Amino acid sequence: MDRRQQKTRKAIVQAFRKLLTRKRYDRITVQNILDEANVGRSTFYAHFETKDVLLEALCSELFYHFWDNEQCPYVGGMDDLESQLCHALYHLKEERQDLAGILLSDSGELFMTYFKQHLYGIFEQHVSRFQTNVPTDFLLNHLAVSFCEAVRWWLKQEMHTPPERIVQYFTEVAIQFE
Amino acid sequence: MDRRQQKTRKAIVQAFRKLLTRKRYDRITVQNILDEANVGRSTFYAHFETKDVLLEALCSELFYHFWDNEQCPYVGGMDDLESQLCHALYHLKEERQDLAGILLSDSGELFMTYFKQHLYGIFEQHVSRFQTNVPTDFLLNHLAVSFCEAVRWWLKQEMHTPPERIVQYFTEVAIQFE
DNA sequence: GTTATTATAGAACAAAGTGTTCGGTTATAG
DNA sequence: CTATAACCGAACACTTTGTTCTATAATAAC
Repeated sequence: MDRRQQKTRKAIVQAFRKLLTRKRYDRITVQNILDEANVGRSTFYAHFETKDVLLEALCSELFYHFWDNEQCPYVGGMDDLESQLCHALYHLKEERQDLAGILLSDSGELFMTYFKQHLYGIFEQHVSRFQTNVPTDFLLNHLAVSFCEAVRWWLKQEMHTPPERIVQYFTEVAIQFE
Repeated sequence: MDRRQQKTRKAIVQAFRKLLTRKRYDRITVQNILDEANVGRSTFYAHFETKDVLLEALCSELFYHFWDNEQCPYVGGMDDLESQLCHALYHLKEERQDLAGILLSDSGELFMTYFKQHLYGIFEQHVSRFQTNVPTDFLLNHLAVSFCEAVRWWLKQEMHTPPERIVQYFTEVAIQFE
């Protein structure tokens, strides 16, 4: 509502993101954030009850746009699951800023956990097309983690490899598709 | 050498392990450890320069015994890689104490990272038997993470499933073996 | 434009944690 | 038995946290 609120909140989150790329989460102090965001102490606590709450907020913000229900364009030679995954990778690539830096930072694991949860949901919707004898939750967890790691690998390569090939690597290695 | 040293060190590590099962790493204070271990402040710092160093020490301790070069008994119907993995699971199960609690705790990710590194090395020794077109480091990372997650799943089930079947799940899902 | 509202800055604060130092005590090795 | 070395615990300076307060300034509503 109030423009000041938006501005402050944005400054805090932005500062936090910046700090995360070069410092471990539990080493970042509120004071660091205040300095970087150029914001008063009481102001920070008016917005975020604690540092953990700020982290939570950032996580939602980071992954909110990825899995919106928008129609996802089909990619040549891929089924709808593969297209969806590929689509997510394009999203990731478009996200300029420092997302990659955060995901690869010492605190990256923190965010990967969130990412994993999203992926679990995605694969759950397509679980019927996998042919296997292992328990379902075992399978879903495996798929989510494997794709997550594929993304991490991709980010480490600075996203040189095209998204389509990453998806291809993933499908080749992660599971025998039906 | 001195029995007192051993006793103190053991008390600290033990207290730390106990705390880890019910509290996140970065929320555990040195004071907590002192109280739990019933050890003086200066004594703690005489043993461990910092809390992070203690963590490091615990990690080595936890995984040191897993991958010793001892001859690893073959399990019926398994090749040597599978036997080795199976062997590790038996080790894990024998480890009474609170290892499972730690690996599943809020700080578990911290230890899983170590575990992953060990596994990477294991699979590296057997990389030749995998038939795939993906980059080698991609493949190895995938295998390490996948097995790591299989273990996590297993621990969550309180290790009801026999180790042999976990390895079987893993091989079924993780990669097409040659 | 004027006014009432609301966000912010920043100082001050208590509480808790960190890592160090030091003198006194007690267990251990030889 | 004695010298050594580990331990205890108090005290310390320092950092961080989260709260409270007052003064100031931006905003919204009229």
